[in-house]
Amino acid sequence: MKIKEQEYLENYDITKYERPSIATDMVVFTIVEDKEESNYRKLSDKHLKVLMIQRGQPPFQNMWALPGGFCKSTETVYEAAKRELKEETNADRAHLELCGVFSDQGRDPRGWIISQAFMALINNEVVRVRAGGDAWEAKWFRVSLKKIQETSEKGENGGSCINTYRLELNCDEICLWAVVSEELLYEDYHASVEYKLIDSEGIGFDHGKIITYVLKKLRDKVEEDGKIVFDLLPEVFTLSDLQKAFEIILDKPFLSPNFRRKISKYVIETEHTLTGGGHRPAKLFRRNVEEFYR
Amino acid sequence: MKIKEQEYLENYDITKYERPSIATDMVVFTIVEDKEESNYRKLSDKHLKVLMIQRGQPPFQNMWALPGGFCKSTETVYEAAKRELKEETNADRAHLELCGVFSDQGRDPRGWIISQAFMALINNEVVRVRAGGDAWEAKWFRVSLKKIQETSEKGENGGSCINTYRLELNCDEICLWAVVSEELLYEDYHASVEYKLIDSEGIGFDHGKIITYVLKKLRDKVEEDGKIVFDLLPEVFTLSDLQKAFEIILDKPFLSPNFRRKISKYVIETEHTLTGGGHRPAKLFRRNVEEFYR
DNA sequence: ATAATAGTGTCTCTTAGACACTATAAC
DNA sequence: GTTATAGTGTCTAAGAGACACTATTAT
Repeated sequence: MKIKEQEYLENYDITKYERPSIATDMVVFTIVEDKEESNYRKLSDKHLKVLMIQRGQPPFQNMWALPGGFCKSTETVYEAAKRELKEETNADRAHLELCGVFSDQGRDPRGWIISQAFMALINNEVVRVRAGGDAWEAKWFRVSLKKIQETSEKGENGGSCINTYRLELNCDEICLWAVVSEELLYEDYHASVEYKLIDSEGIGFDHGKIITYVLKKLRDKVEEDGKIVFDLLPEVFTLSDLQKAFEIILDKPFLSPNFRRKISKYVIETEHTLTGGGHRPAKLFRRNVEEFYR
Repeated sequence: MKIKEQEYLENYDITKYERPSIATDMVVFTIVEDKEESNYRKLSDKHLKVLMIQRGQPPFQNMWALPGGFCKSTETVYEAAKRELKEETNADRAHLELCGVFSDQGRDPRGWIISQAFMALINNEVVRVRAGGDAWEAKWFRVSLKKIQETSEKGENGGSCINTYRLELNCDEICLWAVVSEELLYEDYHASVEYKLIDSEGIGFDHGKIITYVLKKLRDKVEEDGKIVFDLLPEVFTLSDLQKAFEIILDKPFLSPNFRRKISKYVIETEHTLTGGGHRPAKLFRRNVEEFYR
C-alpha cells in the first residue's frame, strides 16, 4: 500500500522524536606578537593564540570556554559558524572549516547538545574582540600542546597506541590546562582513533578536548599543504613572518633558504619593504592568488 | 549577581528552544568485480560502487537514497553511524569518517533535519546487504563522476571558479544521476567553496550532492595518502588488485613498477599466490601494520 | 608458441634538506 | 665595525616518473 507523499508529510510530526540542540564551537586561532623586544635588533616574539570567553552564567560559570552558540533553523551550520565568528571577532573573512562533531553523552549538563567544532583562522589586524562587559569577557590565550606520554602495545592481530597530551592556555596571569588522550586502536587491520578528556582546569565543557583535536588538525593540514597559514597573516607580510608562522604552528624550525624556495610560487613581491629593525630591510610580499586557487 | 549552577540547571528547559533532528547519511563505498571476463586470460573488471536504498515510504518514495537514520540521545553521532553501517551491510570494521554536515533549509520536506555525512569504506567480502523486502531494497550502484563544465573568472581583488560535475549511478537497468556545481569564490585573498545541487534524477533529498562531495573527499584523501584504499580490499590481495583500486578511485593509470615501489613498505608478502588466470601467478600480500599506524 | 599479467632494474628529473655564503640597516 | 636579520647559490640524497626488460602460467 502506497502512502501519498502529501498526506504523509501532513501527518508527520517531527516533535514526536527526540531531538538535540545543535551548537557551534569556534576554535579561533590567530598569531600575535606579545610585546616589543627589548633588543632593538631582534624581531618581536610571536605566538599562536586561541580566543576564549569567560562564562557569565552556568553551566561552568566563571570558567573559560570556546565562543559559539546555537544554530537556528533559518541558517545552515556553516552560516551559524560565520555569524558567531563575526559577532565575536568582527572578522568577515577567515578560513572557516568544520573539523568534527562532539556528541558524547553528558558533555553539556543542560542536556543533549551536539557541538559542531569549527576551525577559524584570522589575521590579528581584522580582529576586534568584543569588549568584556560584566558577564562575558573575551581574551586571547597563548596555546601550547605537548605530548607528555606515549605508550604502544602490540598483540596478535593488532595493538594500540596511546598518546597523552597536555594543552596549556595562557593569558596574563591566567593559566588553563587540559590533559587529553588520543587512543589509536588497530585490530584485524582496521584502526580507530578516539580522543578522551582526562582532566581539565579552568576550561568548561569538553572544550579542552575540542581545542586539542582542532589544533592537531591544524598541524596536519599545515604539514600537508601550508596554504591555510596565509590566513593567519595580514595581506602583506615578510617571508620571515610567514616562516615564523609555520614554525609556530608545527613547532619545528625551517632553514630559510629551503623555506623560501618551497613557498616562492605562492607569493608575489611588492615594491615595499619593512625597515626599522637594526638589520637589512625585508621585502613585503603578498599572496600569488593565481597559484592558490586553481 | 551569581546564579547558582544547580538552580540554573533545574530551571533550564531545553525544549523552549528550536531543535533539529540529526540524521546520519552513510556514503558506503566498496570495490566489486561486476562479472567474469569472457577472455580467460584477462582479469575481471572492477568498479567503485556505492550503496543505495530504495525508499519504501515518503518523502521521495520509490526513489533511491543513502542509507542512514536518526541519531539517538544515547549514542554519539559516530556510534550512530557505526550502528547504521552494521544494520545495512553487516560490516563491523570499516574505515568510517565524518565528511561534512548538510543543513540547507528545505533539504528534507519533513522539517529541520541536519545530516551528518559519513564516508565508509568496506571490502566486499564482509558485506551482506540487507535483503530487499517490499519496502526497502538495497543495491550497489556503480559510481561515475565526471567534470562536465569548468568556468573561471578573474576580477580586481578576486574571482571565481565554477566546476560542474555529473554524477551517475548505475545498477542493472537503473540509471540515477545528479548534476552538482562546485563554486570556488575568492575575494581579498579569502576563498570559500560551496556545493549546489543543480538537478537530480531518481535520487532523493540532496543525496546527489552528498555523494559527489564525499567522493571528491575520498579522491583527495587517496591522492595525499593512499592508506585508506586498503580498507576497500580483503585482508590478502595482489598488488594488481591494489593498483587497480587506486586507479578506479583516482581515475588515472599508474605504471606498475613505480606503483610497486611506492607502496612496497606498506605491504608484506605472504607465502600464497593466486593462480588460475592464463598468466604468471600473482603473489598475495597483506598490510604491513607496523608501517600503517605510527 | 601465445597472450596476458607479474615482477625487476635502471635512467632521469624534480624536489627536500643542508650549508656556505653575501647583503643591508640601526646603532 | 657590530649585530641581527634578509636573501642567494650550490651540493647531495631521496623520490617520482618513464621505460626496457625478464618471468610465469593456461590454453
